[in-house]
Amino acid sequence: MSKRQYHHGELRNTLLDAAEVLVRENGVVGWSLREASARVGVSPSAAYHHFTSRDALVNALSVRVLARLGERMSSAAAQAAGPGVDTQQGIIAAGCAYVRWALEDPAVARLAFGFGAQDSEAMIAPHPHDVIEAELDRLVATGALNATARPGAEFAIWAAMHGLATLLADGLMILDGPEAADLQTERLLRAVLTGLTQETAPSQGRPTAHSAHTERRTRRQGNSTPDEPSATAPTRLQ
Amino acid sequence: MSKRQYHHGELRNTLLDAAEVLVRENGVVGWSLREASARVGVSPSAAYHHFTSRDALVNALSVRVLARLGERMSSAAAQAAGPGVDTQQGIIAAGCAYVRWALEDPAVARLAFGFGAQDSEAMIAPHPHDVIEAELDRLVATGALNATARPGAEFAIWAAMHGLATLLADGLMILDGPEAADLQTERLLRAVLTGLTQETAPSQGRPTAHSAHTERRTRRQGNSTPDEPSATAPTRLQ
DNA sequence: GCTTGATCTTAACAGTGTTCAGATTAAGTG
DNA sequence: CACTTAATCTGAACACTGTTAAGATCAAGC
Repeated sequence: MSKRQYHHGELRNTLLDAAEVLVRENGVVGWSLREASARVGVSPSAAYHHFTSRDALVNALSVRVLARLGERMSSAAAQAAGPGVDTQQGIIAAGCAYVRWALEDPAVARLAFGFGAQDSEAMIAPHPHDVIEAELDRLVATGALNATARPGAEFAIWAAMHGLATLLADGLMILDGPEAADLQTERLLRAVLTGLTQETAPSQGRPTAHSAHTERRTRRQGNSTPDEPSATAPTRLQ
Repeated sequence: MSKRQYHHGELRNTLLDAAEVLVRENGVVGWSLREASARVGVSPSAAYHHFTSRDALVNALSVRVLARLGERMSSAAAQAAGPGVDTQQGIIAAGCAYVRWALEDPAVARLAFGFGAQDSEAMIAPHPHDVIEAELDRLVATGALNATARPGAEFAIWAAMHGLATLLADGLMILDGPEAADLQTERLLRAVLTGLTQETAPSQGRPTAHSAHTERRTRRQGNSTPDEPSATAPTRLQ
């Protein structure tokens, strides 16, 4: 409703703010670029000088939101890891932050997860996947996790917390109260960690999985002339 | 392109078929009711005699698709469970079916997961959640899973496979080949199962979680006069 | 004060979901 | 068979959407 028509250099962020509120109010698809522009006091076409399309706005929002999640996770992990406390508390705290976020802001979480792989330019740091990797490395360093079980363990842990988060955000799973989320997360992550520690066979398949986020980073840093783009493109396997 | 204008009693299914193809071609939101109607050779408003809205069509499609997934899971579990084979093979086969489905048909999987909780009338049988519960009960019966770890274990297992499935369907995680999905699924589920078996504390929180699908079924069968609808409605906690 | 580049507006286009009054069809009744 | 009837589909219209193009407006630097 603000009638100021000229947001110099700030229209981009202001539009992202409005879009985030709209997502929270009406869901991922229950709003229009026109409505977001109107709320900011600007004509619809003004938005096209900052975003090439509505999808670009949504992608930018998902990047902003995923970065916030990564910071919440890493700070939660840092805060939980004290001297003398259970070594697993770090990654459990990160997982609880992940799941609570999906529970408290489900519409935004659905947007972030659904569009999180589509912006091939933006760099999210720290990405949730990075936080998990760092905590797992810490577990290996302290001896709490078997080094032979380390390769690929990130995906087991990530899948576990991501499954809880999306089941809750999508309303497929319902909890009795907010503290139930922490209990479920801790139980699941502890189970995965002890299960990984006691693996007998050294996981025959080696690194068979990649994170789309890590793929993008290595592609940018390493060989700038991609010889085999087919391996990195997130296309349908089958 | 079929010019037949009168699909007696079959327009509903024909529209669902067309919508499913469109989802596969253009994604969850990259198509219109009008286009689906046109492909079937019918005017847009004809669809409104079978679905109250576009969302209703999408919901019906998600119900049909989720039921197919449940059957794939249960038949995979039944086929894997033979005499003398590892007891865990049943639930692992079900999990592999779940994850492979998301990998092979990601757009349809995203639709099913995203809209799977919104249709409060339809009954999905067997629901994936049911298949998991049945397999876990079998594990307890054969002694492969500790009975004290059984309550709530369904959600740990469900979250694990659902996390893999959604990470793959959304393109956040990328696999090197189709067989990698089975390896990852088996590794993760085995870890969760052995982790659950070796739990020391009897999971303090008792049944703190529900499946939205189970909620609906018990609400329909049990007390037809719901005294406390707030506990069953999948609303946002906190 | 005037130029300049960034920023925003107005107007328009094609396409969308949805509704409603009326036409068309298939099937059953006498 | 003719005729009713209920199911089924059409056509036109409404408000709204994403997007684009040409032009107006602003903030700042020479």
